[in-house]
Amino acid sequence: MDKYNENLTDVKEIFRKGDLRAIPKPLLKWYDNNRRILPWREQPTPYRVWVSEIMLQQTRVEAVKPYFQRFMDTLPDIAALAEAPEETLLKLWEGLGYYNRVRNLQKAAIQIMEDYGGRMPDSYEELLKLKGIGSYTAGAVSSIAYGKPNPAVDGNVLRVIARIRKDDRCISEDKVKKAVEKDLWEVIPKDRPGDFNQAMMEIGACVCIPNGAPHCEECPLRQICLAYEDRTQQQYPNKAKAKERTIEEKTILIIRDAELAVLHKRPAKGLLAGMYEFPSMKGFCTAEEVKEYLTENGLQVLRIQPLEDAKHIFSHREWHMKGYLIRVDELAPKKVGPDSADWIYIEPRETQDRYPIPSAFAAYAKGLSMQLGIPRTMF
DNA sequence: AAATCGGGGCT
DNA sequence: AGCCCAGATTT
Repeated sequence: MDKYNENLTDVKEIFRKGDLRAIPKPLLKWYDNNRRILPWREQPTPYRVWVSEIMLQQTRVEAVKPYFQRFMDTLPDIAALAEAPEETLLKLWEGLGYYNRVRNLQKAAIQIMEDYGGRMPDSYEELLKLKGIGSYTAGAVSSIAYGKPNPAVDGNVLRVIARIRKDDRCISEDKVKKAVEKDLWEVIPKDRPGDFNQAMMEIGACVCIPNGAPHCEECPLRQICLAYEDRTQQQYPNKAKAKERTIEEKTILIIRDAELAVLHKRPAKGLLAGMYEFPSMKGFCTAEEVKEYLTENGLQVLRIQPLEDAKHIFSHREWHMKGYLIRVDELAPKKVGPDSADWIYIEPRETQDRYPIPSAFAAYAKGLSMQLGIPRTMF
């Protein structure tokens, strides 16, 4: 005997398949029995919900887990967030990606301190005015933290709804998302809006999954679902396919003298803005070309050691990288070349806990702790 | 409306 | 190798 049968037979008598009004009752019952325990669900204060929702944008739950508690421990409230140095923010976000999220998080914290007396606003409209908060996050915070009946429509919800209704519209289009938000507004239960929104996403993430076959046999909404009726679940949702990636070739330089290594802070705008990286050259360069480049920048090269090739894939770009570990005689005093002017010199050991370096350079960050095999007596 | 912005896990 | 993820902002 199906444990949802009772609900579903009731529901079937009242609503046609595909009618969103049939969703809340079986969905919430399922959620009460199947919800995951997540750190930000324990004490859903506005600040905790907000931070978690920003971290979760385009990011899986499992990826966020190790970041969330550390962030809350370091910056326990909005005031602390508003005052944190950018380095601290980026270090807390290092490896999570989309680094503008954390800068916008701080901008919003400052807005809240200045315009709202340090208290997170509770209405959908006021939340929307905050940097980094769009329709999804405004709906999530207002419903989960404040119990307001606003829908929170993310990729999960769009997929679940598309399947239930056999909706062919392209979910990448803004107007489709807006329409779904409007439709859910009519349906969202006023007594449990936060649970409803989380349950829709939970169903999408755990049952009505995007890659591979969804687990329809355990779905509390299968009797409502038009796609399940003719087993066409995997044809939905309709989504525009991703643009092709461009490939970029780079040569990464790990430059060291006896004590220091070289890093470079990326520009404030664009890809990986404000993150630290190793100096690099465009294209695949030979050891001779690297040596020539470094000589132009006022360095005396003692040894060049090739490192393994590496590849890093972004959403819309690929980096194919060669790397060299380079030993030079002395770094710090020399600032003569065209590029070396904005190099910074750091102790390799402090790199790991002071400078945020994106995952793209993970294969070469190891080079900081490697020995160069040049006996000190040589100098 | 389209482009930009990360990183990782799964098929 | 391709897809997608508790999206938002900029162009």
